[in-house]
Amino acid sequence: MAFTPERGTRDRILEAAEASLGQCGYHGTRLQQIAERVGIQKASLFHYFPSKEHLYHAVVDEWFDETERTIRRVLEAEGSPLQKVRRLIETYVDLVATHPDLTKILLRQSLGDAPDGYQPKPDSQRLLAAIVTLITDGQQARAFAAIDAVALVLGVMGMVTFFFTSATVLGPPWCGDIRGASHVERVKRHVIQLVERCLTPERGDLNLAVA
Amino acid sequence: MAFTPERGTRDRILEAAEASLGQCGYHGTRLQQIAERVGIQKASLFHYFPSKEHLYHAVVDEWFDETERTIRRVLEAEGSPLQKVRRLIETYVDLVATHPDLTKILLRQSLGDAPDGYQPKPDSQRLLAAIVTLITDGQQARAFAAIDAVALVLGVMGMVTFFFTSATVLGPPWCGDIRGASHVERVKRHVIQLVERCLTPERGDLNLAVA
DNA sequence: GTCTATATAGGGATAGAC
DNA sequence: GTCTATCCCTATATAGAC
Repeated sequence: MAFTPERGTRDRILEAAEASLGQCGYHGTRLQQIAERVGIQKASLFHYFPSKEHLYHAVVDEWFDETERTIRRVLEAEGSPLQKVRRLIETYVDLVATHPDLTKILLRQSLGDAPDGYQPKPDSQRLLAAIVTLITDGQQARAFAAIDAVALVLGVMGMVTFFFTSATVLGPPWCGDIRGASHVERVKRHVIQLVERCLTPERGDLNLAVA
Repeated sequence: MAFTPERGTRDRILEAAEASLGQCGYHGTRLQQIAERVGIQKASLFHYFPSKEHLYHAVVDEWFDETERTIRRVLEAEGSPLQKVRRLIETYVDLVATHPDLTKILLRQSLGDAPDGYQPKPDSQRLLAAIVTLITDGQQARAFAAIDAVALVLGVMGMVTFFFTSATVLGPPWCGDIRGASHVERVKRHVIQLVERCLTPERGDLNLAVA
């Protein structure tokens, strides 16, 4: 799956769509542009996908499913809550850093950039809830400090996402290759350390109760 | 300026455009929709703005300028680096929480959602650089730990931005009124505490060198 | 300054040859 | 399965009356 020397046209379309949708958004993406990237005529796209909207869903759904599977695998693996949190961060950073265009598409979707009659599936909420539960369980077991779990999870998502999407526009003058392997590893350590400091129960000044 | 009982049509157009652009993005926004919100005919818009692109710029530029002025005022005020960092976070959270649509527009812009020939002004990079300098100055004075300043600033921006834009879609099931005053104050404390923990030089385990 | 009517372009989608 | 040609609608923008 990682090594695909012979890709069919359908896969090349999906790949081109991923790039266009990520960089231009759904409404900003032109089928013309996708066709050009693939090297075929615009009309040929309709042999593989009945509409622009179907193509969008093919890209988004497939990626969301893979993301969900990956995250759930981490959640269900053996280990302490803290170990799971660490692995979760590492996994999420890898997902985002290696697939910036797909990440942009999902981020855009959360901003409301999607086909006209679209409404977000509850799947993303379920997944998020599962992660929040990991934190709150750890809190009930007195392993984590009592900070706002939802805020923490959403905040970390936003931090990592922003760093590998928007920041590539705002930041390049300083940070060189923001997606280089060494940089990605540094971000992982950065975020893990930050989250650990938030969840460490000692130093009693954690006055952010859950409710 | 905060209290404007008599708004002209131009201002009402800007306000309607802000909502549409934030919720639908530049390419997803229809002038028809803006006109409806204002309660005028589509063609009347062109009496105030020569094109959709000009209207977009009127909205974005004005808000970016106000944001920059506000942030710079904090940067230039008296106080220790740590006090400035605290005020910076409070100010930014207020800006974002009270203007979610404008925040979405800027976030979208950083993702590449803008008029066709658009290229981002270097202003945002200058502003970001000024904030980063505040951190690195504090680090050279040994007041802050030697963590990656760029990553910290971008991360906090992403965290706060995401929390008040995308999270309103993903999170509402749990967090009730995410923009309520009490919630906003809680986010401020949350982020300030988080950043302080990152910048505190003690506990020598800060192994994230700048370079 | 706001309207109705219309011009013009561009992009999604279809038909049908090869 | 890919192409050319074309349909058709929508959206920006303009013209000109009131």
